[in-house]
Amino acid sequence: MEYNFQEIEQHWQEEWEKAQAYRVSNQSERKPFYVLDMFPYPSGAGLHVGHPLGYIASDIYSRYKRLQGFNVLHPMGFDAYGLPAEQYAIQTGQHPEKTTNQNIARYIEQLRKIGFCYDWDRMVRTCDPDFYHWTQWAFRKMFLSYYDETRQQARPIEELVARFEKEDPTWNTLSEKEQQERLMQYRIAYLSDTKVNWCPELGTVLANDEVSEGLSVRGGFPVEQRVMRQWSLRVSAYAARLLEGLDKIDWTESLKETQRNWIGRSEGAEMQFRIKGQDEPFTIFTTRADTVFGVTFMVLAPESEYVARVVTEEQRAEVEAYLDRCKHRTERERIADRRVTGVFTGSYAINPLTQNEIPIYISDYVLAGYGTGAIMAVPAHDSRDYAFARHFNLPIIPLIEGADVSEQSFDAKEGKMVNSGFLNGMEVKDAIRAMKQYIEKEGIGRVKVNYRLRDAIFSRQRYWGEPFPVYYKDGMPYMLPEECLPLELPEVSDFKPTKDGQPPLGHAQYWAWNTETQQVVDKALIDEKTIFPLELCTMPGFAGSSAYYLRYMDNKNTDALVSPQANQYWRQVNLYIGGTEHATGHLIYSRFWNKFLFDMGVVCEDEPFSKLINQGMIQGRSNFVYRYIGEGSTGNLYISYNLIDNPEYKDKVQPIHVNVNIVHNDILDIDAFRNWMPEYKNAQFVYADGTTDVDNPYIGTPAEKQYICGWAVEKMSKSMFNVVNPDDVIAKYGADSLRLFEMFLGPLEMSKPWDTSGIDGVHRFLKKLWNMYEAPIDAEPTREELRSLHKLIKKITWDIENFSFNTSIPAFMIAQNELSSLKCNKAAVLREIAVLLAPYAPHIAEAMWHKCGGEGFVIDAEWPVCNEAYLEEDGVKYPVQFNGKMRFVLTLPKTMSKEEVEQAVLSNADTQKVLAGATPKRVIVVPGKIVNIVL
RNA sequence: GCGGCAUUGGCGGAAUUGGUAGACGCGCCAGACUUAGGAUCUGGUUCCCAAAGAGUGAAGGUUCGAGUCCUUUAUGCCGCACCA
Repeated sequence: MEYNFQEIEQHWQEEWEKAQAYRVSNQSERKPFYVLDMFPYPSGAGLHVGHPLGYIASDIYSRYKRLQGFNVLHPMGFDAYGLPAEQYAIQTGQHPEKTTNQNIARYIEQLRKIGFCYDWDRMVRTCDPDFYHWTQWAFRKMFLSYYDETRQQARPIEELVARFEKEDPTWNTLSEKEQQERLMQYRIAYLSDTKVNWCPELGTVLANDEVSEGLSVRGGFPVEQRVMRQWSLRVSAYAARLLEGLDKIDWTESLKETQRNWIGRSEGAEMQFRIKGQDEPFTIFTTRADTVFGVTFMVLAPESEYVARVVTEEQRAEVEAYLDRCKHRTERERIADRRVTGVFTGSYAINPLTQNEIPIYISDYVLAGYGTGAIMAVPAHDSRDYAFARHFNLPIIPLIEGADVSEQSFDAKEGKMVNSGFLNGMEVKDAIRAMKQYIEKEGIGRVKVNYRLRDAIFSRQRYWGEPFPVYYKDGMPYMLPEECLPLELPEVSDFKPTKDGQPPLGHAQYWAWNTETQQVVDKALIDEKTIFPLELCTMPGFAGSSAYYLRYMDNKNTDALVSPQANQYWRQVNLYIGGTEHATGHLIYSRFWNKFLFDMGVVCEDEPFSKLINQGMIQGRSNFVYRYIGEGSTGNLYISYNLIDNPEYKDKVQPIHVNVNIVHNDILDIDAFRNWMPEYKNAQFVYADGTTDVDNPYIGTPAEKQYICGWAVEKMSKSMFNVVNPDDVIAKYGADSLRLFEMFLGPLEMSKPWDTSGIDGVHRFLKKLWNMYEAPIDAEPTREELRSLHKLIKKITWDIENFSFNTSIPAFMIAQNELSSLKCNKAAVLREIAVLLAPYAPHIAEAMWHKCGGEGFVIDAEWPVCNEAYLEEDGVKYPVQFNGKMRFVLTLPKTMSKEEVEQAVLSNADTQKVLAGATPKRVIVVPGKIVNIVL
């Protein structure tokens, strides 16, 4: 019977659905295992073949774990808040909720077709009030908490208030507003004035990557730097724990390294420098305390609060002009333009070691947000300081023996100190240590660890996001009571910002909080006693994605984000699969969010994802036709790719993207091409064999006339006509072929182009396999059949455990080949192969399982165990490392058989000595000379 | 500049602990079947080929033995980047 994948796949998907085969319970005798995909943002374009790569991998692992007897949580949901839906809403007036729901419906349909074992009953959507209830709840808790540095954990803000009351006599004299302002400096979620890119025309804050050369990428409107009152999360408080936590989790080294870079720990010292003529010193941060003797000037960031103190009257005009220039430059421009700029403040600092007077400058190469926003400049040993010193003709004093600083600075931390007083003769590393001790002893500084990690700006001037559960009284924010959550997103008349520059929520009529009735009311009623304005910003994209994995554990719970029972059962995500692009975003925020909830006692694990795998990206593989543009060109002639370097066509052709869906194995479907677009209706060709239909045009093409297309690997995008929709692949080959082929493309973690030329191969394999299942019989399998099967069991088990899914497909092919040449039709063998195949190609496996008399669903079967006994005698080698004592060389003739060699080895005098009477477990002979003996 | 990853036939890629490099698929070649083929089946396919030999980006090293480990280097991809 023919392999009718359409019928098989539809049938079994319906059966699974009917039987709720993938429903997961929180009560089970089985051990829990949690496999998670990074949930998608449901874009209007739908899924392309790149999206399911990670999902297929996690599905394979989930099914495998389930076959091994685990209770596997494998959910899916949607990161439903986001910019594209909102932008679409502004353009079309359609409510983002409507388009988002449409997109989600489409995603679910596409995902279902691929046959994932998701428990759809646990689906979450970040835009559902039931879900963002807990996003708001967590934010509220962050507002009501502070980070206790000594205990290294978040604590309720009441504890801080109690401490202030006890230790600070002035606390009780402060007004409520003053107290609130003080507490704001400690809260985990806090409101502060932060510098942002503001685009007046669009009426919104833009992220750095949305701004180019001072203009908005979208629309090209001017962008200015503006300080705005914004919510932030104190992620930086967790920097040390976020860094240490990396050592406890099983992530790839490169991803951990990216996060370590991002957190950016650096050990150094803070030092005080006196300003000539002033009593108050100012503080700098340095990692090179050893170089104090070579400080020849100081530099402040333009935004530094020290600036106002040190500018002299004579320099004021010049400084202000410089600051004004800096203000109008975006972060991006400042980085792009590395020309040295700066201005002298007129003041001098005193070097605490040499007592020299050194000038204080302002320059934008010093960042206000790192360290103290001020540095001591050591031009001899820092390339940036060096460039500055050269530009302003400042002295350069070398401090390391033999360092040549006539052309460039010597930045390496090695060598012997010179010109450095008591440090002279020391190695740099020792000198750093010695100087740190010195400054602590003298009270001019202290050892300090700095982190580059910044707090996360948490406000967005958008509509389509979680509303803050916040109202404002006397200019200070207050949280809504816990029992009033969720605060639902209000309807608005317009999704654009208001005329006076407020976020879209400014359009909402019912957007004020009545503290008496604890209800949302008409904002016209706002008074100063009981009715207050609500926050107009919404939360950013990462808010909803930071704790969604916890919600899957208990998604129906209306009393808590997750019940302690559910959380203690599932504990954490055992395997998380997703793209590496979230390394410094979602994966930092999630870890932060989880650690906060851990401090609050809400979750029982400090790290959310114990193992993480990054699937590579699937790039597009574009195809080209080559239009002839040489002499006599009609613009209607296309040259086959293999001919374009011929002299007559060289440099006379123009590559044109052609829809990859009408190209098969780089051969153009001529008729489809002519029908693709009107301009190709009468296209003519020079075929691969050099023949042409120019003079003899006809409709339809003889088979031997092949037009070969060129190709290139590019990003998968509509404009390059290289987007491949999984639905099309499934229609043509089936979901099982798609799943197998995506895995077969190459290692999971690597990026690779989508190249359909191999899909026929895996589809053929499934067909052949299906035909093997024609007439299974209940008879005793032969030893050879069992050997083939157990080789496969061993291989597939190893592959899945090690996420080496790509190498499983060849193993299946080999087994199929071996068994079919053995004419194997034993139900017992075929049934086990169906189980092995079930993670990869669940539909066909299910059908085969039943054909061989399997009961229930194949997913409820037991994973087969390899019996090594079947593998012993067929010459399969298991290379075994031997320790130093066992290593020796025998020269043996090549013609000896395996048995003879073994005999020769065992009777050899050296062997006897080494063995000392023990019996070897295995003797491995590599033809030629080398012998390994395993004890 | 700093950090990470990669480099194996015409192509995608195997080689699991240092142990017979090139599995498997695509493509290509030959054959079978066929009125026809974007069908199916069989055999071949690293290079040079009569044989011998050479061979995992390059050069060294460790080892009885290296695609795998070490050093240097080249190229490509990715991340971070005026972070003191």
